[in-house]
Amino acid sequence: MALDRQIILDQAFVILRDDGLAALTMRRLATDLGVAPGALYWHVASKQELVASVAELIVVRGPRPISSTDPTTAAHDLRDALLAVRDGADVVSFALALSSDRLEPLSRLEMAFSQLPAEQACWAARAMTHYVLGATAEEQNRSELIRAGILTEAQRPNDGEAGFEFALSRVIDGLTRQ
Amino acid sequence: MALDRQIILDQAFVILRDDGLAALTMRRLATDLGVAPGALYWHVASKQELVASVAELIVVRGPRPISSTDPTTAAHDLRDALLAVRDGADVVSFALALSSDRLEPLSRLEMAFSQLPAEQACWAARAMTHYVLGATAEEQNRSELIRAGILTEAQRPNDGEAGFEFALSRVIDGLTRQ
DNA sequence: TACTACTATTGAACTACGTTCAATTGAGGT
DNA sequence: ACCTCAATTGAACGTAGTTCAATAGTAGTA
Repeated sequence: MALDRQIILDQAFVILRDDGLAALTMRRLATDLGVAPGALYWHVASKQELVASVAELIVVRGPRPISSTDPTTAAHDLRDALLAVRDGADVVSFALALSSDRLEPLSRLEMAFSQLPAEQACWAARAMTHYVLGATAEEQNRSELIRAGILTEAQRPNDGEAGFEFALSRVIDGLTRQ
Repeated sequence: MALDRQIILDQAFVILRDDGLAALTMRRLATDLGVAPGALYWHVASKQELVASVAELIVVRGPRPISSTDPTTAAHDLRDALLAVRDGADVVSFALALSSDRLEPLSRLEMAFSQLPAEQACWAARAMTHYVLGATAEEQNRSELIRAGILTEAQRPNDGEAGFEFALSRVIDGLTRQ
C-alpha cells in the first residue's frame, strides 16, 4: 500500500550505497520494503531499468551538484558522487550505455567545454566521463574484491588521489587546448 | 580425458568472441566441450578466475600485438583487440581490477610514456587505458543492448571513429606534454 | 595378472537469482 | 451492498554458479 516507484528507487539506492551491487537483489529489496518480490514488478519493468534509474540518483544526489562550467570541478564532483556509493562507477557506466540522455548531469557536462566547437565539446565531455568512470570503477572494483577476500590490501596498486589528480589535469589540458 | 585448462580457456574465448558474455555460462562451456559442468572445476577455480584468464587472451590475441613504444599506436591496438571480442572491454575492465599485473601487455604500456618520470608514466598509461576501456565498453554495451532489442539503432549517439580519434589525440597530447 | 594410488569425470543436488501469473486483497465510487 | 480495478501475494518456472560423494580411467608395482 505504501509501495511506490520512488520508495523502491530510494531503498535500492540505500542498499547499493551501503552494501553494493551484489546485495541489490529483487528479493532483498522486497524484504527491506516488507513486500513480496513480485510486487516490485508492478512499479518497475525489470531490474535493468531499476538499476538504470538508481544510476540517475547516484549522479544527482552526489555530495555536490556536478558543475556545468568548469571541467576540473565537474570531474571531481562526478568522482565524489561515484565514490559515495559502493559500485557507483559500475552502475553509472552501465546506465550510460543504456540511456546516456537520461543522465542529465552528464549530458550537461559538455557545456563545461563550450570553448570548443559543439561537436568537439561533446566528444571531450564524453572522453572525460569515460576516464573518470574507468579510473573510479577500477578503484571501487578492487575495494570490493578486497572486501570479498579475493585480493589483499597489499595488492592495491591504485593510482590514489595523486595519480587521479595528475592524469585528470593532463587530460583536461589536452582536451581544452587550442 | 582431452579436457585441459588451456582447452577450456580457448573454448571460453570462442564463446565470448562469437556470442558474448551472457552466453558464457559454465553449462554452455561444458556442453561445447562434451563434458559435465562439474568437470570444469577440476581445472578452473571459479568463473571469475576463468573470465580473468580469458581477458588475458583477448589482450594477447588481438589483431596486432600492443605497441610498447607509441601511445597512439598502442591505444589503437588495444581498442582493436577489444572490438574483436563481444563484450571485450567489459571483460578486460573486470580483469584489470582483479589482476592488473597479469595483463602483461597493459602493464608494459607505461613504456610508451618513458619520456615521463616513472611514476607519471605509470599514471599516464593507466589513464589512457581507462579512457580506451571506457569508450569501447560504452560502444560495445550499446551494441549488445541493440542486439537484445532494448535499444534501437537510432539510439546510438556513439562518438564513432572520429570522436575516438579526436579525444585520443587530445588526451595523449595532454599526457605527454612537458 | 591382480592390487593399489591417484587423477579426472559424472550425476545429482543445493542455493540463489530474475521473472511470471492466477488468485486474492482492499479501497472508492455508485 | 455491489462492482471495479489497481495493487499485492504466494507459488512456481527456468537458469545460474557451485559442490561433492560416487565412479571411471590410467599408470605404476609386485
